[in-house]
Amino acid sequence: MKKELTIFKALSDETRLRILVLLSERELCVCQLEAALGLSQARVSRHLTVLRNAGLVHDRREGLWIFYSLACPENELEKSVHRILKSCFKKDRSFKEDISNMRKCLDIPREELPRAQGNRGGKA
Amino acid sequence: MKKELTIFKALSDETRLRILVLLSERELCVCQLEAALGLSQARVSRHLTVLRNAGLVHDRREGLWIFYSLACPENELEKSVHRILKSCFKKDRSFKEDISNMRKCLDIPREELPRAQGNRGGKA
DNA sequence: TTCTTATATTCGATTACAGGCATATAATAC
DNA sequence: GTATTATATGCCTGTAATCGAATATAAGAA
Repeated sequence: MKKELTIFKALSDETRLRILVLLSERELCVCQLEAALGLSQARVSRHLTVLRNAGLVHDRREGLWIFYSLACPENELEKSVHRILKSCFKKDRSFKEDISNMRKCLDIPREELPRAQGNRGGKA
Repeated sequence: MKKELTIFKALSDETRLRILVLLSERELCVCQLEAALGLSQARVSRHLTVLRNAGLVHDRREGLWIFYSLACPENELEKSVHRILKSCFKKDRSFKEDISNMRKCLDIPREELPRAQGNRGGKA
């Protein structure tokens, strides 16, 4: 049960849900997540670590960048999580905004991506 | 999204998962949960409050007793939670133990149910 | 009314988690 | 080697969650 508990703990944070919804759209590197969410690099990175430790995301290095994507679901719980991300969350207003933001950021060359340093993106 | 987050937070605690698994078997009152899990009354009650606030359980008074049961799932997320409780967790060793304990407790008249007062049942 | 039983809640202490800031690591270019 | 860029991590603080113990509430019996 330890594993399932770790997954629920990973899901019980707003920032991490936002990250997961973006990743359920497509693979993204840390700096793209930063820009799309308007959050600091350290904050995004730490949350990604939590998600990776829970087995929810997978990472792959490509030069300087590390791309994160949703991990392939390996059991019922993980399949449910994917379903939930697609069905519930994509309809949600604030998540939709994140997604459209992400799309905009993808049109910007990575060197020009805006970087957050403060608490610009919310408290969670 | 607030609601979904509340649900995940409610699920991110071992004691509450144990309670949910028992309730997914059948309706139970607080003292039966206490006995089956070997936890203090205050602890069980508090966790039930969290689950009720998340909309995951429903309660009904019958004289002195208050019976808790799983709430009817009203959306995709809640349906997923039910599925997860049935599919993943019922197979889990520790949950099975809780269930068999619960069955034993049901054979005992309520007045004779053992009561926990310490930390007998684990840390969470 | 008082007494008992079942459940809920308050209090105070401890622990866990998220955040910012600074720094460390890792890959690449020079 | 140094410099630069992307990402990860250590340290600290503040906030939130959990716990046990004690107390409060609510229903029923006498």
